[in-house]
Amino acid sequence: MQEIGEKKGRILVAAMDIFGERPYDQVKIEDIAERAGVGKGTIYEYFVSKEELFAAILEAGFNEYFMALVAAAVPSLSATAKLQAVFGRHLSFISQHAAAARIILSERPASRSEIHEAMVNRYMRLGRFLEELLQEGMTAGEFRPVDTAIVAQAIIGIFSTLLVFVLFAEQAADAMEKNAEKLLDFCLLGLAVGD
Amino acid sequence: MQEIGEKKGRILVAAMDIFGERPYDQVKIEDIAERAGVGKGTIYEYFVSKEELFAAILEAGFNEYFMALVAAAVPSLSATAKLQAVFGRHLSFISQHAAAARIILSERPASRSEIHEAMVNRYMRLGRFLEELLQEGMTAGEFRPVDTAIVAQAIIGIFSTLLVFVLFAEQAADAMEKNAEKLLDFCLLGLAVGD
Amino acid sequence: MQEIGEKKGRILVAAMDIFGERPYDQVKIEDIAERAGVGKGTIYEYFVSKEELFAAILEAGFNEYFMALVAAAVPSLSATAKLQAVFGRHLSFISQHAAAARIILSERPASRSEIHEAMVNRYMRLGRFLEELLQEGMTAGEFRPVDTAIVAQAIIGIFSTLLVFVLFAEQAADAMEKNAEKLLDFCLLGLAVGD
Amino acid sequence: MQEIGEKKGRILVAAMDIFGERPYDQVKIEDIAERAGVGKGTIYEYFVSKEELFAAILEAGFNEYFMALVAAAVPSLSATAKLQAVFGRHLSFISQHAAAARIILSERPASRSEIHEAMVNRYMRLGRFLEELLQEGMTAGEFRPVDTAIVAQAIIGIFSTLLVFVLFAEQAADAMEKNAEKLLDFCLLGLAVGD
DNA sequence: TATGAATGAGATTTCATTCAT
DNA sequence: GATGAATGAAATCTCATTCAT
Repeated sequence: MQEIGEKKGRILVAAMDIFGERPYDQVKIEDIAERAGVGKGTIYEYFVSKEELFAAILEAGFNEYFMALVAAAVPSLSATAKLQAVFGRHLSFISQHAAAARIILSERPASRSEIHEAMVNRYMRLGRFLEELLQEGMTAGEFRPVDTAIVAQAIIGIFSTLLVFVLFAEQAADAMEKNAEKLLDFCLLGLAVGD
Repeated sequence: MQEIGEKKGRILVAAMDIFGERPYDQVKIEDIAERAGVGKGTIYEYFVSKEELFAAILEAGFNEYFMALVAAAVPSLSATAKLQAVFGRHLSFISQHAAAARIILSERPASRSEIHEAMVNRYMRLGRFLEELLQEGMTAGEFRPVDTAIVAQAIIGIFSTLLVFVLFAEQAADAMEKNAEKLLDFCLLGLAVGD
Repeated sequence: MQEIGEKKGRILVAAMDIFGERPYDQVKIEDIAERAGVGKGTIYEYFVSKEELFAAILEAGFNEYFMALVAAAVPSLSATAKLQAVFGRHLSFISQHAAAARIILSERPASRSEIHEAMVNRYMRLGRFLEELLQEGMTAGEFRPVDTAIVAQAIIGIFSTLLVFVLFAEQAADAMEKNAEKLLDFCLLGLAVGD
Repeated sequence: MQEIGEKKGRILVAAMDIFGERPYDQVKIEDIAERAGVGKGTIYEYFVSKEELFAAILEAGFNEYFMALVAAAVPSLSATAKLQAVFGRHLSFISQHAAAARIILSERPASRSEIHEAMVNRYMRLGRFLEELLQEGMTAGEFRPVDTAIVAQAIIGIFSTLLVFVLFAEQAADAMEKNAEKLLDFCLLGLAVGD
């Protein structure tokens, strides 16, 4: 019982690593099997196809990412503090899972519409979470009134930006934190209640 | 001579369309040849490989996009007006070239480091352009002092956000403009000189 | 002990059904296991390989078929009556075991020469049985003198014909009996002692 | 132009040979390609799948066989003479194309219903041809009145019998002719106008 | 004895690329 | 230069068989 879950987990982790390393079509099922320490056929015991395995890691990866963000937004905090915490958690997640983060946050538009749909759903889930946070801040008078849908997307866009820094610029950890802080400031100013 | 250029152009346009429609590995050279109205072999007269053709459309597509943005920033305008114009131009570009925009703005990280490098270069070119614009605004006192590198990246992130609206939400053109306006406002507030 | 036999029997029956339904390479051991209500591994307890299982059902199926024909040729009957009874029994067998009959009577020529040999042996056993019947009729003056080997094969060929009717034409049972009668008449005329 | 036909022909011939040698699932596309002297991929230029290639050789092989039989039944001959000629032509065909004849005359029941249907159609074509021949003989008073559908099938069954001799018994050519003669006699007696 | 999860050899099929025309 | 028929390397996926439980 446990072994099954364990083996499926090993495959997922291996797949996440490798799909993060190089584009979909350059990943061989055999590579993943090797990394996971299982036979090629075993992967097909748990996932019906390469495409489905890919979809599965997107889902699993996003869930982990999303849950991390949600957990950061401790209810007792103010909206501003929550936003700050979410920024920080986003940064640490993409720093620790740089490769995985790329596919999670900018996955390939899939052929199968199911995958595409799932992707849109995930975007919306993340958007709603940020919208609620913004709404809360607006209600509390911390943020000026804004179109939450728009600003939520803007924040997601800014999140991607951080990923670009991590992936391309390969900046040092502390420089990254500085950047995150500055981006947060930029957001907070954009949200600041006008005097 | 001209014909050659013309034929190469047809191939580029066809490739841009098709690579925009579906992921790299689902695109067959033959598909592109067909769409371009040339023979399969002809593509190899102009591009040494599929990978290079892909690199070429990224470059060409980005250049067209970038030049459009640069052209929008008419020198006589104020920095704020320039930023507004750039936002607008970005929006109209991605609206008209939605498919192409996806690959231009979020291309697949290639195996070949040349492509990766080229991608980073383009990102940096776009970043520098925005940085200069921001610097100009700061110098002119239109914008508060910010880390231009950071804010430039944030703007790029926000630009991507608009792409998400276009690709996923499939919003109407006028709704899109409203969104762009709101995003611009958000940016401008983030840049606003504090009272 | 009995259980073993019972389980082996279930596997044989399931295999006969399924090999009758579709060609060898489209039959999965798992399909047979499922139909037999046993585990995949269990089949290998009783049969060393798929190929051997196939050989086994051919042998078992043929034996059942052959014994039915032999039983029909009740010794007390005249040769003509025996031939008639054999025709009838053949017809009822293939009607009741249409799918199985196909593989029994027109099995795939196997790679393993053992199977090929076994198939030839079975053909010969059936041939000899008919030859004896013909010889008996000739001796009794019921049939004209013929080359029994040839006519026996002709009868086998005519038997196959009935299978074609059953499998393809999907004729009604009573129509089938009419056909069998007519075929028997045709044979008997071919055997009739010339005036 | 000609080359195309020529290459497709080479593939068909090679496929006929090899599918005749061993069962469907033991034939690799590569084997056929090798025998035909073409690349593996080339086969897929002419046939969409292994299954379709198989269907194609059945069709082509049957047509050749059928045309040979039809050609043997020279209109000026009597029905009896025609039947004799057809017997002879059948014998020479299966003697010269023993391997191919097996798949043509007892092909594997396919998964794809199209193939199955095609098989039934061919059986019926052959049946109708023989029926017409029989009808003609009945009209001419050469044959006694019989159910032509039944007797036609019986003759087909007897034809198969000859194939069995060729494939299994591997009899000498002259012995075969004797056998064919005897089988014809058997048929003609079955058809003889009763005194 | 019975099982079915695990395996990997092996087959079909695709498609980037070549090259003779 | 332009073409597309030909190719074969390479990848996905299947499934007979094994073996630990």
